[in-house]
Amino acid sequence: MENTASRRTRPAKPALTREWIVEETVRIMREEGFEKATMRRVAARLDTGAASLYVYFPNNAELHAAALDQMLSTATSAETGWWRDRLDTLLDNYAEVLFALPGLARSAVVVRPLGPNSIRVYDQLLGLLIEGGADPGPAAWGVNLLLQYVTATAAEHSSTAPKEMYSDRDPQREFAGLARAIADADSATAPNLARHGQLAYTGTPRQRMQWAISVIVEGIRATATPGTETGR
Amino acid sequence: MENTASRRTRPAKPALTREWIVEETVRIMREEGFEKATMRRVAARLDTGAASLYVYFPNNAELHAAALDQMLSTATSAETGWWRDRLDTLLDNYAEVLFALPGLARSAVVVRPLGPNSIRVYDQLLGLLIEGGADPGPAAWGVNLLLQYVTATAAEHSSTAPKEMYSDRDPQREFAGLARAIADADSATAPNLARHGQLAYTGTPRQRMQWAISVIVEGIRATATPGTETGR
DNA sequence: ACCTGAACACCGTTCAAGT
DNA sequence: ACCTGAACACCGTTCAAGT
Repeated sequence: MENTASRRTRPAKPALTREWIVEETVRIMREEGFEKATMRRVAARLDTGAASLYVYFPNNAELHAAALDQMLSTATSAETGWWRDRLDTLLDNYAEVLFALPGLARSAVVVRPLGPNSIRVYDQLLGLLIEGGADPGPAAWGVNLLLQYVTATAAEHSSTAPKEMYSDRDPQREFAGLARAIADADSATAPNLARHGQLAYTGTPRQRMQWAISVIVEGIRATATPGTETGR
Repeated sequence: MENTASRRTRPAKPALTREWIVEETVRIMREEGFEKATMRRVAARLDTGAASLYVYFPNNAELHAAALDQMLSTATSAETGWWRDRLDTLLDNYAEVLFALPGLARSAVVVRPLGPNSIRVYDQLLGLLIEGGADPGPAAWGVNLLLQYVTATAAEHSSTAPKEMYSDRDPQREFAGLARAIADADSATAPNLARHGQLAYTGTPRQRMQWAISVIVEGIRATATPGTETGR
């Protein structure tokens, strides 16, 4: 009774659905960049007004989160292998999605995706940390810490050209501001930076990311959480 | 010759300076919230048009970063005491500024402040990590990791009411979405979350932050960087 | 060099009115 | 319940013209 669309032939305007809106949003982000995936433009591509989208999403941040969840369908770890290698693969896949659209990462720092693909990533990451010997408490907290690191690192790149990939960025450009600031800081006001500051911008972005993931993973395995009581 | 302002009495419109613009921006952020510190409104409060600000700042992100640097004048560690306590104090002071204005934290995830107060924080943090036994390489990379964690955590709160403080937020509300997602995830699709997911939202925000800082600090002290060669 | 008004090209969100 | 056009209340940034 309610769904008579199948009886009609080629309806000029198919009804909106959550999935349809998300798909179109992902398409715009991939084709035109994150910045173009505004409420107005997504609605326009669906042949409607922006107000219609508010039936399905309370605000644009939630729409972005849903689009990210959709894109995370490619983020999976291998089924076999050492837990640490699988963890690296999983985070690498997660990072790949976000580094391709740094503006989306910026949005995800504030509103985390909670759809099926995100939940699968959280679940796998939690399982891998436990498999690696972490207690469930630190592992559960650690999932947030690891994903927050990857998300924030991807977001840092959102002011640069959208096509640039993290593996081949120019460190000279990336740290230009910091290098100048360190050079300006004399050894009286910033003695430690004067002595060791140049070490901050050694290595490739990939090396720094892998180091940071090691730092966090090792820290998770070594640091107990305050207890098992729930907050409040 | 050029500066004749001192000869005049009470000029109706004092000349713009970088410092004057930053001060007014900080004032607006504190009085009206981060969201109100737009180029147009800052300019209006300085009795000019938004275009005038572009003589001093290339875009609004740089103005925000300059305002944050100004606010970080209160972020210092004690002069004496155990290195770890001083590190906690320093990061706590840093966090206090950002949690008071989560929108500013959100902006800082992308454009890091590089003024004198920020440089002083970087320098002190670097010194404390080295004092704590970290090698200079990991310490230099670790400074970024620690500050990124605090910044991103503060930014996460930018969608909630601006007056709320991190120490007394309601965990029920904070994790409402995640809790629902975990509850929805059956043990077939998300076995690890089904078993341990509830541990993700234990503890207070402060406990989680202190745990995370311990994780990162211990990880920094235990994890060597790939080498001392500079990137390319 | 610095400053300005006006213009350009947009935003997110709400709401009354429709179906 | 869902959809819509129009309105509300703004944005960041650029630019030609001034001083």
